[in-house]
Amino acid sequence: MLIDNVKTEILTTVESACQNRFGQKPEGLKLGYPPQVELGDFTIECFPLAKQFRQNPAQIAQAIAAEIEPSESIQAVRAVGPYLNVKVYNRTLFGGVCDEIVRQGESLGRSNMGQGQRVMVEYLSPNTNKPLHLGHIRNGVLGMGVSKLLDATGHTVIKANLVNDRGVHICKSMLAWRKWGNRETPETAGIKGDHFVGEWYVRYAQEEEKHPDIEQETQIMLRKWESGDPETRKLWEMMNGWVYSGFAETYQKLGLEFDAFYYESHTYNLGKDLIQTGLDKGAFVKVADGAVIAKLPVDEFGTQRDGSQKVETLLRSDGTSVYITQDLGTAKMKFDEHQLNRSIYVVGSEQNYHFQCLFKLLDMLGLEWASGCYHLSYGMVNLPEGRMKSREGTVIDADDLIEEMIQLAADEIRGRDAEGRLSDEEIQKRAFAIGLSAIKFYLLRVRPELTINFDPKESISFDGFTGPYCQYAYARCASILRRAETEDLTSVEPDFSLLGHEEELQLIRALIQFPEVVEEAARDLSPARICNHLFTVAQTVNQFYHKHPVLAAESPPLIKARLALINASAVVIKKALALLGIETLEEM
RNA sequence: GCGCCCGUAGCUCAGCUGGAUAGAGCACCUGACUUCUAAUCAGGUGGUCGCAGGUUCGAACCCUGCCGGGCGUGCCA
Repeated sequence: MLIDNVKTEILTTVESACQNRFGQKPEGLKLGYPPQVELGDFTIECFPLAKQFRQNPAQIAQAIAAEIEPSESIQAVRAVGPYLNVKVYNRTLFGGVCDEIVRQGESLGRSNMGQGQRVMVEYLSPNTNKPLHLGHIRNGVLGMGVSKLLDATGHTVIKANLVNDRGVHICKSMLAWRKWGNRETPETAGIKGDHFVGEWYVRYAQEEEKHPDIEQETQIMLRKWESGDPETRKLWEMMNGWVYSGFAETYQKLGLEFDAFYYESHTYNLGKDLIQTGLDKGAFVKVADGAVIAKLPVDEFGTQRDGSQKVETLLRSDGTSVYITQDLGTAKMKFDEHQLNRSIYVVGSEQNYHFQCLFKLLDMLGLEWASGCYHLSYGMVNLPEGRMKSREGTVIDADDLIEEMIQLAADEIRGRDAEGRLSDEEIQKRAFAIGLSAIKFYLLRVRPELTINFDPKESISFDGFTGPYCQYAYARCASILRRAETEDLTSVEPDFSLLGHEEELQLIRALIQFPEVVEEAARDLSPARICNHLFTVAQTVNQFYHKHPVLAAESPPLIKARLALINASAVVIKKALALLGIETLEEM
C-alpha cells in the first residue's frame, strides 16, 4: 500500500470519527510525526479543533480515539494529551514504503509542484580577468543545488551564466600581456588559461604601482574595444578564450552545468529603451545635468544621511549606461526569450541593495513579471583570519582548494588501504568523489544567508555532519546489498511485520519524510534542508547498522525485510546526495 | 543617519513556518573492532534561545523597542 494512501486513510478516518462524534467535518487537520517513534508513526494535533468543537483539545482527542476501530493498515489510534497518535501496522509501514522507494529509484522525490513553471537560475557569473575562488564555489554549488531542487519538483529550469567579459578590468590583463607577455600562451607557459590571464592581471596591478600613468593606456584600450578596433577585439577574444577553457575545466570538476551563457559584451547596451519608457511614463526623471535618475520610495529604502529621499542613477549625465541599466535590459531579455515565470539571481549578499533597486525599478516600469524576480542572496565566505582580500593575497583559489581536498582524501584512502589492494586509478576516483563531497557539503549545509567561516582544517574533517560521512553510510548499505547477492534468498519472502525496533522505526520515518523535505527545500531554495535530512538518514542508518545485523538476522524473512530497508535507505541517500551534486561510491 | 541580514551549548549550526521535555555535529572525558567496512557506534559533561516588553490556551519562532555583529547606502561592478 502506498504511504500516501495510508496518510489519506488516516485523515479520512479521523474526519469521519469527528462527523460521528461532533456532527461536523474537522477543519485544518494536519498530519505530522510524534517526537518519539514509540508514540506512533503519525500524529494529528487537536488544537485547531478546540475552537470548532468548543472543547479542550485533550477531550477531543479522547473522543476521536474512542470512535476509531483498527483497520487493515491502521493498528491503533491513541490519544495522548491533545495529540492523536496513530500506529500503522509494521507490515504496511515498512513493506509499503520500502517497495515504493525502491520502485521509484532515481525519480524518488519527484513532484509536480512546479508543473508548468519556467524558472531561470542565473549563477556564478564570473569576471574573465582572474580565476575562480572559494566564493565562486559557494555560488556555484548553491546555484546548481537550487536548480536540481527546482528540476526535481517539476519546474522547467534554465541555468544561466552571465559572464562579465568586458570593461576596464579585462583591459588591464590584456594590456599587461601585450606589453610584457612576449606572445606567451597558456600552452607554452604550461598554466591553466584562467590562471594565466589572472597572472597578467596581477602583473598589471604591480606595474601600476610603479607607473600610475599606464591607467591612461587602459582607458585608450577600453575605448578601442568599444569602437570595435579589430586588433583589440582579436586580443580580447584570444585571452577570453583562454579563460573560458580554464573555467570549463573547473565547472566540470565541480559539476556545474549551464543551459545559457550571456555575455556582458552583448548585453551592456541593453536597457536604454526601458529608461526611455520610464521617462515617458514619468516613473524616472531627467535631472539638470542630463543624468536620468529614479527616486526610491522611502518606506522601502529609507533615507539618505541628510534625511532626503534616496535616488538611483540610471544613465550618466553623458548619456552612457551604468551597471543597473544593462541589468534592467537583461532582466527583460530573459523573460522575453524564455517565457519565464520566475527569474532567480544567485548573487552574494553584498549586492542586496543593488537587487532591491533593480526589482523596484522593474516594478516602477509597470512590468508585470517584475514580481517573478528574486535575489537568492548568500553570505560571504570568510577565512579564520577574516575576509578574503585579493590585494592581500588571501583569496583561496578554487582549483587549488579542489586539488588540496582531493590530495587529503587520497592520503586518507591510502592510509586505510594498508595492503595496497587499490589501483592508483581507483584511489584517484575515490579521492575525487570524497574531496569534492567534503567541499560541497561544507558550503551547502548551512542556510544561504549565513556567513561561512571557512576553516580549512575543519573542512577536511570527515567526521560528523559532512559529505563523506553520508557517502560512507551509503557505501555500507551497498556493501551489505552486494554480499546479499551472493546468498540464495530468492525464494524467501520478506516479513515486514518482524521489523519494529526503535532504530528501524526511526529509519523508516526518515525515509518517509524525504519527499516532503525535497518540496520544502525547493520551496525555500535551500539545499541546506537536504543536507540536514540526509545527515539524519545517514546517522540513523549507522545506528541501525550497529545494533541490528542484516545478513545474520534470526530468520530469512527477517533478513529479506532488513535488506529491503537497507535498499530503500541506499536509494534515499543516493538521491539526496545527487540533489547536492555529490557522487556516491559503492566502496570507500 | 538609513536599509537589509545575522544573534540558540565553549565553537559551527538544526529547529518541520506558533505546539509534546529546545536538538545535532565539533571539542572534551569514558567505553565498543575474532561479528554485514571503526571514515562507525554507545554513554557523559555542556542552555536565562542577545536583552526588555507585547500578542496567544501555548513563543526560539509573530509584533515593538533596545544591544551586539555583518553587508550596503545616486553618475563602480
